[in-house]
Amino acid sequence: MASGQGRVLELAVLGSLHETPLHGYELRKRLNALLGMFRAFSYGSLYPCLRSLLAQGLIAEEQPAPSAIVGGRSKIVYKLTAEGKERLQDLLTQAGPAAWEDESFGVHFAFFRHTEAEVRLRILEGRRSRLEERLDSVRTALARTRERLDSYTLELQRHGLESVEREVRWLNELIATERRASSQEERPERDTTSTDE
Amino acid sequence: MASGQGRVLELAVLGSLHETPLHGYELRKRLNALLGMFRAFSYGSLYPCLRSLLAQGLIAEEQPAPSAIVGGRSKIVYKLTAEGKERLQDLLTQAGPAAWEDESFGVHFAFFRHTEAEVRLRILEGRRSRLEERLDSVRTALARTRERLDSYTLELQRHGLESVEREVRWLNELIATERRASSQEERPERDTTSTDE
DNA sequence: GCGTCGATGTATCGAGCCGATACATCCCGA
DNA sequence: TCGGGATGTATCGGCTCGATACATCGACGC
Repeated sequence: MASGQGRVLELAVLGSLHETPLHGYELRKRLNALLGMFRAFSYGSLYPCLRSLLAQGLIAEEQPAPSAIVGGRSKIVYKLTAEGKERLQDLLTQAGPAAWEDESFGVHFAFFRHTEAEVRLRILEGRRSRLEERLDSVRTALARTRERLDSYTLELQRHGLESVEREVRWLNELIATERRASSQEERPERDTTSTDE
Repeated sequence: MASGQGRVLELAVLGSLHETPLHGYELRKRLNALLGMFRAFSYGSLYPCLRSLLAQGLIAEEQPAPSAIVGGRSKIVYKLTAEGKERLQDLLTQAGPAAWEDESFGVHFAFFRHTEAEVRLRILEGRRSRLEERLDSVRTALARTRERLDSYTLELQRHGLESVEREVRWLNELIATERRASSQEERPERDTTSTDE
């Protein structure tokens, strides 16, 4: 149990290491640059995670090229193993309801390029329904509350609802784009001028 | 140490109990209605917190009116003690940098009505500078990254930056309103037509 | 040469918090 | 009368965080 939520860090590390081998310090910088807007990555969780991944054989230490040893400060560079790549694929494609959560969604989204359209749609829609549930539950709870709320609380509610609603709208656009892209892919009527990527 | 961040729950409970005595189950519902847009409150933290507050003498069990005992399901209603009210005031007025954090800010804001204008401004401005730091750090980290980012990552960045920028703008409005209100309070030139609250 | 300051780098600890879960009671409708 | 859903209290395992310790490197002034 408890295996669903907490594994996000693992996914984030595996995904980052997929591009290029990294050591802890720089890995943290990468993660904070990539996802710092949504959450902060700390050593207190990063290093234990690296150790665990190493023990599982999903990552491995990379010895530096012998010629470059001379001046280097001692650092431990990790790279993804073949098992690690498999695991990354599994984590990405088997993304369950845990992936719609606040802390997880951003990480999954950041590695969408490694996934299939079907998986992307599932995550996007799951995230959306999660947010809509939240919206509903807060709204009905608020409606039931007869007590008068002070202006600060009201403003907080207003702002919170607006933020979540905006997020839902963003998801709607992404879902629409995703659908358009995949239907076009099915029936590629050489419309050309598209696919500038 | 560790006394700054984690105490938010304590503040949330104390603040909720200030209005009216409550038992655990309903307390949780209140908190989720009030702040569910920003975070979720779970029993796993709520009950230990209640026990801790009880041990500190900040809350006390309230015995039901003897006439009402008959049909009631067993429940433990907590009320704020005098010490609890003091503590609540302290937590609110002595709000340090921990209060600008994501998880804490909403809770503090929800109880702004119990604070002085000076404290409110301090928290609002602190929160703003925290977000601006984050903006800076992510932006410079991104600028340094020479690698080409895929379109999903770019979209995530764009969305994240926009959200935080919007939050900063919201804070700016609140700060301006707060300043206007307090300067008007200092020099109350019977402009009237204001203070419709 | 020498001190020192900030960035780089690895690592751990205490403590808070969460999701899941177990139990038990009450109420209502089929 | 039987079951399901809301009400209610409580705990456990495990994840995560901020703070911190410790060490080295490069660059700067002097």
